[in-house]
Amino acid sequence: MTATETIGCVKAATKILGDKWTPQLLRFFVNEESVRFCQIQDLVEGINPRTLSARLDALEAEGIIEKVTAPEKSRCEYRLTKKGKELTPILRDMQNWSEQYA
Amino acid sequence: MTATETIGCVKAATKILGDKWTPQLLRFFVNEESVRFCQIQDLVEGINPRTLSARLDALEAEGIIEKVTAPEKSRCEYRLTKKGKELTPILRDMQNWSEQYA
DNA sequence: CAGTATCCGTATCGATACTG
DNA sequence: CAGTATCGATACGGATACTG
Repeated sequence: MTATETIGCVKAATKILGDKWTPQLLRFFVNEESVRFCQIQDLVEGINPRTLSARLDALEAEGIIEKVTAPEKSRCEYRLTKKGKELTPILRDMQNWSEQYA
Repeated sequence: MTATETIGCVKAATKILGDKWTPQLLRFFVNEESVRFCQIQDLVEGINPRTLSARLDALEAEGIIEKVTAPEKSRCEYRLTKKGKELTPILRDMQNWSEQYA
């Protein structure tokens, strides 16, 4: 935690977390274990379906979430992959910092 | 680190780290203790002075770095504030994740 | 419910040239 | 050295309406 330790390449995480909405979205995944499209629309104020869809697609393409479709129920869920779950420490740190300097 | 712990608001950190280049820039601050403009230009491939200047201004406005000018030397340095140093855990986690999933 | 299609404004960023 | 000025491309995201 000292400021002098080496910090190296940070790009992969930046590519994901730099997108607008994505950190907010991910915090729901961390809490909920599985999430539905309309659920996010209700919980995340201001996001529109076009953007939400784009974020979900990007996260899926990166292997951070996976889509679980149950066709007979005409609904689907998204849930974190292992790779996605390992973003949790970053999110937690971002939360801590944000609360401290709100 | 369990996926079920509560993650709350993450916006303040997102506002900073969501800007293109900023995480890359910050990693130099974490290592170097004090940094000069031209130093960053040399080290960060592809950034142009306009953008670098904008990032530095934003970081200064947020109280994450401070500018130390030595007029008689016609050069200045930037260094992390306490608030800025406390971004280190986030950057470190981002590095770990990025390396693991490069 | 879970998206897609379309359209469009703007914010962001790059390139380049120039300055105190 | 440490920036600013200008200009222009485009990527990004918002609003809205529509669909399997």
